[in-house]
Amino acid sequence: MQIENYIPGLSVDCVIFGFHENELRILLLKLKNLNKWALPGGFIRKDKDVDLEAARVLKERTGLDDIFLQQFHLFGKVGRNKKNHASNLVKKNVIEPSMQSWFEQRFITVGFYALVEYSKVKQPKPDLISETIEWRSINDLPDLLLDHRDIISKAHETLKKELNFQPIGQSLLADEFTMPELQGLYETILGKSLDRRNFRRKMLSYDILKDTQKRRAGTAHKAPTLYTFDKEKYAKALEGGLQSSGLF
Amino acid sequence: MQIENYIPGLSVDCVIFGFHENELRILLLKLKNLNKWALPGGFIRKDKDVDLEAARVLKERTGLDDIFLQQFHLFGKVGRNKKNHASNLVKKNVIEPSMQSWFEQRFITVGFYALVEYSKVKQPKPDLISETIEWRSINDLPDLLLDHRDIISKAHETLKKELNFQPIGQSLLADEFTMPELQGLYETILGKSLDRRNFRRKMLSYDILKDTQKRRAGTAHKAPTLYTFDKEKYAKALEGGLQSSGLF
DNA sequence: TTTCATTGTGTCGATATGACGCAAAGATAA
DNA sequence: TTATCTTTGCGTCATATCGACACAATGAAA
Repeated sequence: MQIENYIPGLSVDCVIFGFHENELRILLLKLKNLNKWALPGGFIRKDKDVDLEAARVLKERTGLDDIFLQQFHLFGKVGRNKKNHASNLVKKNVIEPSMQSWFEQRFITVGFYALVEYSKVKQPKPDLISETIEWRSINDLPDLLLDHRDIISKAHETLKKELNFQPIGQSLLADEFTMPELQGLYETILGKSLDRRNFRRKMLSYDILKDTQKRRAGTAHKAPTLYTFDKEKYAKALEGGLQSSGLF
Repeated sequence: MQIENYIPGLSVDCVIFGFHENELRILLLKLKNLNKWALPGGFIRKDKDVDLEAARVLKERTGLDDIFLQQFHLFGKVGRNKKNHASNLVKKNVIEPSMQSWFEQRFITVGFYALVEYSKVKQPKPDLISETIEWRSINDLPDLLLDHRDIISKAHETLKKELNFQPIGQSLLADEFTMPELQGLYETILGKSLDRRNFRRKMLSYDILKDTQKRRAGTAHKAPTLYTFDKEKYAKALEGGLQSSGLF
């Protein structure tokens, strides 16, 4: 990395959400020689758009292109990277001594959240400063670097709010999915259980699902119908938000 | 301004909304010797939080403290300040020649939107590079600097989306207001007319308004009741969003 | 005193919501 | 092969809410 090609003091961090076994999971890097985890992040080249640099980070870690990715907050407090943070990284051999001053400066970071289909991420790749990268449940997060826990909280909060405005189902589920799977996703994100029959009725009323006429075999009990999203209708419905009618 | 005290390449821009005569208005600066307008903005001191620097900009232009102010987007495209932008400002005597290189560098800006009570802004103060600062209707914007029109659009879009999650009524209206005034605000933000009686019913159902037992005198026709917001109940209701019930 | 636009309140049919019941499906156990 | 048992798909019904109105009261202006 040629640090002179990067904007000093500004970074991006990606909260990459996946959905598996009825849990929201996040891709986290385990730092070298350190019992700390961190969000996948990166710096911004002087000649690249910030949004594209975030997409690059996502691509480098997951191998995935064309993924739902959106900035949600800028974290700009003075004290967010602490005084001894950089020297500690050097001491533990996480970064080169020559990079200490780079990591010591005040850093402002732009938080992005991404929604990926869990099974599509085959072998996530750790970066230079990490030894592994793993899916971790949002309900059981390890010890995190700096304010990364706050960043995740804010991302999660944003996800809840945007549930009716972003193609969250399409992004997090496989192409074909069952109604119970979709419901599980909603229940997980909202953190509450929903009535099975009312959920189905409401979802179908949006007219954004296509019945594939197929059923998922192999599961115990009755085989559920497989649906796909009607992408055009889905996109159109999201423009105004998925809510029920309502006065506003 | 001591430029060495500021973070290079990063700025804040504030979209300051007011509501007057059933129109959304924005405080805009008219640049010196130039037929261009710009959003009030500023740079970020190296030892200050970004959010506080935005609050400082707001305070400097409007004199107001404790105002609803929230970041909504980071504008980080490479080309957002064009090549000849800075030299043009020098040529027109808007900025000092010594500042040309500062304005020439790539700039990334954080957009904030503020909601202020129109009548509380007594004499907005222009900054060093502007000759006047005025309220301009969002429906009739003048020629704007760089991508400031895009920034305003994004702010407006955000405002619509957040209508049920932020104390928009409380922030934009005077302390005491009438039901028709509140409805006018909603209609203006949403860009559609609402049934008078249904609007009242829905608003009252939220149980966030307090009847002051007073009426606005002097208006032609029947004197409307004056309400205030019950701030505690309002805040509580906003936590979950103001929507009707709904499944999610 | 009359006029008239505006406010406050109520009505009513249509629709959506929330809480259920019940039969069909399909793997597993008997 | 048959019975069991959980899950899915579809439907019912009382209640709440929505959307579109009607009508009386108010208060300044004519």
